[in-house]
Amino acid sequence: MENVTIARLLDETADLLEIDAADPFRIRSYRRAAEAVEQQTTQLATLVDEPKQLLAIAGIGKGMAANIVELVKTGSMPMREELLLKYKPTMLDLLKLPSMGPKTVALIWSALGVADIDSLETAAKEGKLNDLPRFGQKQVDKILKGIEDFRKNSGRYRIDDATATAERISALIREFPGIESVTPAGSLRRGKETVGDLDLLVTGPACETDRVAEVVEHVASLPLIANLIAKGQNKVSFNLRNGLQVDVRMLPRASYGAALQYFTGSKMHNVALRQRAIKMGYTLSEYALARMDDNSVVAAASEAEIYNALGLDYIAPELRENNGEIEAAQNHTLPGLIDLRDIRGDVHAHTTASDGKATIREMAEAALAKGYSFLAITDHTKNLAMTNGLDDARAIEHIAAIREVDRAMEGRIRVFAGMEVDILGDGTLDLEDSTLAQMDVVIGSVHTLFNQPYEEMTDRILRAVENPYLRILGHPTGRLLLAREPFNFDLERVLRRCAELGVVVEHNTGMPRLDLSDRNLRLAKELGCRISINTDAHSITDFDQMPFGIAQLRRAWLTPLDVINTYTPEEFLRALRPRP
DNA sequence: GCCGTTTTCGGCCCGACTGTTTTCAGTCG
Repeated sequence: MENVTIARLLDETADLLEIDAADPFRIRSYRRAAEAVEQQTTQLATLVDEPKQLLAIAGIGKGMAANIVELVKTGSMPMREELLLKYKPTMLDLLKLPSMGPKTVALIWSALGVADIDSLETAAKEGKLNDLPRFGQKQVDKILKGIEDFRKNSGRYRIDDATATAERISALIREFPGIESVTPAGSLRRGKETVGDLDLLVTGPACETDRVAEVVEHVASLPLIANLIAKGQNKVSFNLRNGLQVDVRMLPRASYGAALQYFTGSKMHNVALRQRAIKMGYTLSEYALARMDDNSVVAAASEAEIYNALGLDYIAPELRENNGEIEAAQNHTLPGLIDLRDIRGDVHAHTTASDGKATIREMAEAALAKGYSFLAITDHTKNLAMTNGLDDARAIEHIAAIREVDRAMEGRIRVFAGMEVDILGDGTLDLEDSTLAQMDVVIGSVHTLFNQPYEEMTDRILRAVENPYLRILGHPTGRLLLAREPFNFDLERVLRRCAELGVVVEHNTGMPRLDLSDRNLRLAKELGCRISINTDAHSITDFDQMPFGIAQLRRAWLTPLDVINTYTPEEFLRALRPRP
């Protein structure tokens, strides 16, 4: 059983306990445990015979460790089974509807026997809900609308789409006079791969208490609003046409730092921070860090002031997951995180020789314009016929052409010659060794034969890694490949072997999906892998995808030293596995 | 159910918004 599954089952148990009106603190420990399990890089299923290691995880005690062992061994646990007999698994879906919380789910179940979305819809349309306490027509309409939205779109939104949307909305909000800045908070600011909603914080003279009402009106009447959810004194919530929920909050400058801290989250990080505040005699809210005894403000205007007042170094948003960052901030051991400015090269790029849209020279100029010191051209090879992949003869000509451009750039940027070689079904590469020997960068990627069994896929990738000419393992989880599920193989074993052999592991930020999750990146670092971040550029604008991948590197606590794109061109070449 | 610089019991984060119960419970982040 995978960690994500264990986490989901624990979280669902927490939902069931809430419906059962159990002790809220007990419920919270199930949620905490679920979060903790999800963040682990080792698979807990391998630890069931060593419960001590489970107990070492913060938030997991004796009882929870026993629960996890039970889940891994039997697929469930006694309490969960009891709750599922008492209630219905479909009730968990109901919790996903807006304004449907555990109390309401329990109420409609006991009063009407409603346990799933379809019967809830029927009951609502037949007017049965209106007789229930705390139910009026507005509540019923809200639920019906919620069911409609739930069926239309449920899920999360990609970080690049959400960023673009946030920028569009911010521009509209800034049109109002007296607005200084609009900042995205929430999981977007934390750099998560996907976001569930958008949090925008607005400040400026117009957001002071006496004027804020006008700003609220301005935001609530933005033309792109599809559905207004709520409008308060300093908050507006709405849905866009694509279903994305946007929460906009207007805040006076004096408390902007506290608000930014608060709404950036994560929830678990904030809870831990507030516990710390209380121990120090403070109370932390979205308005300020204040003394508990006389309510006097200790810090509020900037995040750094708040963290410092709590005896902590400033914690970058990407680290705020209550995953050891608070302890590290206290001990001054936070890592010097990698930053977009550290990146000096991109070593996975395509040209018109295969399926790219620009020439070698155009790509080189674009990389130079990004401020890079090096670029590697890595077109597809012959096995990918649909991309016009190169065979050995064309590859050798292409290498010569790349060398020519490298000379023409006269040292302003180094252009390395490479190829994104296809890993075949038997684990061999689809170009001759003598051709591969002429390249600086050989990326090996799996593009075909998705349906191989787990063991065969693992063996296939391991065999490719053994090839002494392969220097970078390309998008190792295969998540790039459109509309396909990620490969199913033993990632940990592959990463271990890459570390042993000095094969660089790629974090490919080409969309539609980022390649390695922050958890897998953390695992790669723990196992001693060198990492390369690349946009897999097929056009000169694709280099712009770099920031979204950087966010994942930061979430994995990576420093410039961990990532070979931060090196000088010479250091970069030396960092690669030596050629035979 | 977890946890310990007020330790093995008694705590456990904070506030806004909504709808409808004329005083607040439930939901949400």
